[in-house]
Amino acid sequence: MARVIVVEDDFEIRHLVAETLARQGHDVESAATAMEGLQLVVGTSPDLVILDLGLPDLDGSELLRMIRAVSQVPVVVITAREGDESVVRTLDAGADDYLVKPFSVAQLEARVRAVLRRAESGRRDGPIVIGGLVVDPSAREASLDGRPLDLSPKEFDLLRVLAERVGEVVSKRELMAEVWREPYGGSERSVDVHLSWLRKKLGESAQKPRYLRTVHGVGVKLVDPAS
Amino acid sequence: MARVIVVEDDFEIRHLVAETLARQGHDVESAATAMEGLQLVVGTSPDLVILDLGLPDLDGSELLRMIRAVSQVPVVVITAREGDESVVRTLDAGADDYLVKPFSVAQLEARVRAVLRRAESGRRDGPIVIGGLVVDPSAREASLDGRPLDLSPKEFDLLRVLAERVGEVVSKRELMAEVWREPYGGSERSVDVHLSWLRKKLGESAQKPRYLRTVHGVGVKLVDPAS
DNA sequence: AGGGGTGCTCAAGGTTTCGTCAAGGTGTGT
DNA sequence: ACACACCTTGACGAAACCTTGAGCACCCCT
Repeated sequence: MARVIVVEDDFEIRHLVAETLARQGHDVESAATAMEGLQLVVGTSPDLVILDLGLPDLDGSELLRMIRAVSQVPVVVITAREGDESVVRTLDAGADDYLVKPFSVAQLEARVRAVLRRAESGRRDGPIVIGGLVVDPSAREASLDGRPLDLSPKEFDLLRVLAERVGEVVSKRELMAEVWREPYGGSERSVDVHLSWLRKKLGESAQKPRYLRTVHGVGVKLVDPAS
Repeated sequence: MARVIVVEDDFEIRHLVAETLARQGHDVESAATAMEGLQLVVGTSPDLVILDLGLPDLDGSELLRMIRAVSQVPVVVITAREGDESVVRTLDAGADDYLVKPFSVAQLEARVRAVLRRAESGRRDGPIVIGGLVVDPSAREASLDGRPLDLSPKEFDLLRVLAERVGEVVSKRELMAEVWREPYGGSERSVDVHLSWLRKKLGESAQKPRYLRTVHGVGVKLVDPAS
């Protein structure tokens, strides 16, 4: 799932945290000292750092500052230091969350999920590629073999829904629910017509389909012709 | 400076939080009920929401879910509920941080800063360049092929919002929320008119667009003509 | 092979959305 | 109070889009 580095000198806690995150499916590496931790961070560009403030060789807040000088990687601090002043200073030094020992494993997991979720939400979900077909939901445009397709709203939405579930058969009922939104009294004929137009624009026919394969009595599915 | 919404039924805490954030230079609006809060969130597209879990009309975690259904806005939860279970459930429902009452003002400030920093780290301010078009939000000026554009406030804000999301289709509803601020009952025709004026100043027509491409039934997007 | 049901396509007509204009309102600075 | 820039609104033509019904082709089951 994500690459995580744990920097913590206490053997028991280090392993507890590492085990916990590994069990969540993360790829975890550990360091017991600040120097070791810094090397791992700059060397492996992780997705998340778990950092103890009380390290033997260098104070954790110093390490945090050094990490921030070279990287925007999310950092969750775990420490025995209570008190507002430490929290404020640490967060302002660039930490993303601050957890006081002893903490529960469940809460650590939840806070790690929250931080990772936020860090990853920045990246926009890119276009979907199926053979020579490209569907880009956020730009709301599609292209076939490099040539842009000029699709109407309904046509695009149908294609998008099918592209988001490549290879899966989608019933007309579902398509209507997804594309038309809210209880709709229209007939399913409408779906047929739009699919027909879509096929025409994709340069294929119902008899010789390439991308849009209809499954009699069930629905339609979008497939990669090269498979 | 960011736009913040505080949803909290307790008068004293609501004002304490609002005052604190306003003193930090934020633009704060408050709501005492979940319904009011939801309206503010969907109507004004804020940069941050402070949310109390114990609301009178609807549980705060329900409101959080509703917000998440329509928005990625960062949410910091403040509540009297201690205990891992509540923390985990709330964070997994999409909250970005969880603060237990009574909390110190200093820690609230620091956690708000941390959340905003992370949320905003994606965007860089500074001029946005799209082909021959330059939009500078901080200077609040724009130019086309080197020639400065003389835009009205609404025209500039529309262009800025579209420029911050180049290539992405933005609906008129979103544009209204971003540009007009606060729940607004105006007609969407207004957006059309401003866009029309904007196009005129960009030296293009709706029939032969260069930068401002309208997507029928959905919204508008700003594109680089050379692509 | 036949029948019932399902899918495909066409053309016509209706509906929604968009672009633009002009009139009028609001607010600000002179 | 006046001039000015800005914003809102309603109206209307134009364009894009959607729906519907009918006819025919096709699939599948008996």
